[in-house]
Amino acid sequence: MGRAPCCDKANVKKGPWSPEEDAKLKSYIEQHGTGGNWIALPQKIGLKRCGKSCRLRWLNYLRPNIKHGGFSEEEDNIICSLYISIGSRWSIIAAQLPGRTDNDIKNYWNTRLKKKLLGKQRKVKQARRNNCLKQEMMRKMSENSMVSDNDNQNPYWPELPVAAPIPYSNQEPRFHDHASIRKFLIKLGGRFSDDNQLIHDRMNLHQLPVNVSSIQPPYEHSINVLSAADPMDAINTTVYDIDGESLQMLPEVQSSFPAEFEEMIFSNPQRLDGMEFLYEDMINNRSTARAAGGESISWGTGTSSLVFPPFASSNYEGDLQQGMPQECAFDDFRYRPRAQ
DNA sequence: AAATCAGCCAACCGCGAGGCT
DNA sequence: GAGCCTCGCGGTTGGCTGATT
Repeated sequence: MGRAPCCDKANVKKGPWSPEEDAKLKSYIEQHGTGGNWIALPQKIGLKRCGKSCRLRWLNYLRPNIKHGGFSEEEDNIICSLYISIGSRWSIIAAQLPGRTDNDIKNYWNTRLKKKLLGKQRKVKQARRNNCLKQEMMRKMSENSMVSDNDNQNPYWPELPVAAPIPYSNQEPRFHDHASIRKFLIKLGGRFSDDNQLIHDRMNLHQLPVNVSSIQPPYEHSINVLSAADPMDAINTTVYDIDGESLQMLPEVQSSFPAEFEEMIFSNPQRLDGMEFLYEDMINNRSTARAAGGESISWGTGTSSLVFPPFASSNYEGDLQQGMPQECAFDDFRYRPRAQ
């Protein structure tokens, strides 16, 4: 048995709204508000519309200060960065863009931004393919004349030059201080705990200190990434420690990351103009791992959902045990979703 | 000029969450 | 605690419009 319809489908009008309907709805809400009940609203006004339809019309079109079209470059970047971070949680993304509705952003993403980014990726892939072919030819030529060396391990993945970290301050004006980052992460679905030790105990966590010397001012706070000691615990939880406060990314947030963009980012993030700050760290770690001889890196494959990849190094755990922190550049609070 | 295609966007639909009784 | 109701969200659809053939 299906769910009962929210209204009498036979007696409600569907399709585009007429100016008269708009005027009725707008003037009523401006005078009386919604009354806290959208379902009852259309009857009060005398509109033959579903309450949900009225709500949608108001929120997406009639509400004051709504902006339509004409997305700026900055808005593009914010949308892309948030999408890559949290996936298709349009209401959260819309909350970052005053005057924009979730529906608007969703449409904009589906019709333009996605194509724009994927189009770039295609070009990048093509260029990389050509580049790899060239390098492969060179390698084979040199193999003929001399004994080969370590390069054999990564014939198809020439080591990418590691780009210098890009300071946040130049890229993302919203994240200008500790408070704004914290606020932002909470918005994305994380939660802070007042008792950091509690989380350690409860989740049996190790602490992975981050080299704060690489953090550009004003991001001079100590950022720690905590990961489950035993990946098989299936905790699938990422915890950040910011100046003694813990932030936990919820599993459902982690899992919302779209696979297509994961590979896209790893392909060559430098080409996604203006968004480098999002994934510099990820790409650095992956290229490092490849250079270290990892044929196929799967640092998120359903075991641990670290923010940073576990550096794909067999020494990773050993270093932790010996109290020798792995250094990594703190570029952002990006979390990595579970592999599907 | 007509047909077809592609892009865009408003609106619909179903579901989950949360509040209320 | 169960059931009902409403809200809010994200995915999807369908129609309009401009471009292309």
